Amino acid sequence: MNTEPPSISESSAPVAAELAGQAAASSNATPAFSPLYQQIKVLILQSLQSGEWKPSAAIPSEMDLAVRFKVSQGTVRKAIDELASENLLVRRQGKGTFVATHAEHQVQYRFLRLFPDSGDLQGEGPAQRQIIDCKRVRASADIARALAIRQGEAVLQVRRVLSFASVPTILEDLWLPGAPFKGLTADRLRAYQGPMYALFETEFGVRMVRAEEKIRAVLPDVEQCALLHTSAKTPLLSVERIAFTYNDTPMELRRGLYLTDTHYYRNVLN
Amino acid sequence: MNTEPPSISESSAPVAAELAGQAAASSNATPAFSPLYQQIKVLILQSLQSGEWKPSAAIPSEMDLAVRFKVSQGTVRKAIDELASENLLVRRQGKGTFVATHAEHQVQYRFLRLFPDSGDLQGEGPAQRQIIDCKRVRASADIARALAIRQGEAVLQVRRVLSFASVPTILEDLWLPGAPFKGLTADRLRAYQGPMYALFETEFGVRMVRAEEKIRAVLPDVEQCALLHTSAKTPLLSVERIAFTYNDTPMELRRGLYLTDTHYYRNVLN
DNA sequence: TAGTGGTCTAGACCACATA
DNA sequence: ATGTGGTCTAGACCACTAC
Repeated sequence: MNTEPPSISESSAPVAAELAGQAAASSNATPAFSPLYQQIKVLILQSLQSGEWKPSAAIPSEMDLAVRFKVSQGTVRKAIDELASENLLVRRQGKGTFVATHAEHQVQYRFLRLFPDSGDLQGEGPAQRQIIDCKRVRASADIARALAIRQGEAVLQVRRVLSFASVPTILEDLWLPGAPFKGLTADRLRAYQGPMYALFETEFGVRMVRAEEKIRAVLPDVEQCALLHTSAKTPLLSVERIAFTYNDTPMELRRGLYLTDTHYYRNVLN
Repeated sequence: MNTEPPSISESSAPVAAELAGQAAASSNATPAFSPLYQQIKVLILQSLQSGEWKPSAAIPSEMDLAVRFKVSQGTVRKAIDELASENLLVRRQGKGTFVATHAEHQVQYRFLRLFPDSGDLQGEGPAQRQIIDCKRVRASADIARALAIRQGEAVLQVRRVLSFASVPTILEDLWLPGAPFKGLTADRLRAYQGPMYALFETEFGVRMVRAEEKIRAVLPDVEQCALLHTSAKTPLLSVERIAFTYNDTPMELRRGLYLTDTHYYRNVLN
């Protein structure tokens, strides 16, 4: 059997039809060996990035992709497996494989780790969201560094308060790069029902894929106190988040203050 | 081909040699269908739990396990893949598959998420560890609940301070169930060099596999202030951790106070 | 040279969803 | 009935490590 050998970088070059080279060196040279399924993964990633497959839409079946990339179904499968484990794709048995989105009810507020002490009404997300401000400013040095742009470039700055059961609990300041989010206004934020990251997807084509947070304990200043209806002596969680889209490109800096008297930040360690 | 059909719950019943039943119902009945590799995973888990394979030791090769469990190598592979992704096993190409441990330098302090602001000397773990106290007490209501034992049962209570560059940064109180940790003393803790979870493995055969943390911002009391050389006005991160061994059995409750003026708690969101 | 994990294929069959 | 993802097998070959 195996009339056509499965060599990775040889003969009819399965993947080359769409992507050149990659590990196109010779056979057993050291510089960069990339298994086939990793190359397929990159190709799928590019289609996601380019918008060929939009959020919540189905991507082609494993068999179709196998034909398209000229590899076996099992190889496509392994590539999709990894993308699914990274929450970029969602598999649904019998239905297909879909582009992940922040808008689905199951995974809404995927990046929000604050939960109420009384576990009853959990994970539903904040009951009220109040946009305080949304303005265009120039990036300071630290904002620019976080967003990987140049100091002084235009960014959008948003401030909002999230409440649980009418109790202000989270005060957030956001900075977004000006170009991709051109046209975002306070009114548009207020009008949209649902998670902000879902709005970013549908209105601006920006999918947040991964985020990193730095957490500290701090005391609020007077302005923050007023917005959160708390005192200057109440310690708060400071949560600084950088959210990334494809290719590890930072697209949002978010500084949050969390009241943790009735809620806690949850983390699981593996 | 395929002289022997790969039916999951039929004929020669591959796995039944070691584990009976599981999904031993009929063919297409609804109650509990478990794929073969999941059953293999359970079997491997049992061998880990029973101590048949000890931390840092190699487990049998995929081929050997395939023969032992009477399944194909690919099925064993998928079971091991999942266990590796859960950090219970570590694969090393060309060498074998090994039981994970907290003692290896790479993954030491796997559960510690505090990092210095200056990323230079990162992830090396605390420079100094000072055992303040280690005593036998009776479990209060909340301690008992966390450890899934009865109120009033014997537990060990440990208090210690971790310092980075001679600066006290973490104050921790630990509670351990009395029975599994019988014989643990302050001197023994002091004598051991290396992570505490490594000591638990080698001296008491308790492997911590997973943990959950609840994080809040708090102000310290006077005693805590003294131990951390800080003031009552300095907010601290309160980190309450429950660590689990196999079968989701809680084996440690830990309450930590982190100074976050020169360090931050890092979390990645996917 | 031998043994281990890692990749890739081809084909069969099962579980699930939909028409 | 059809198509999708999910499981399982068998076999070939590659990459890495050790002896």
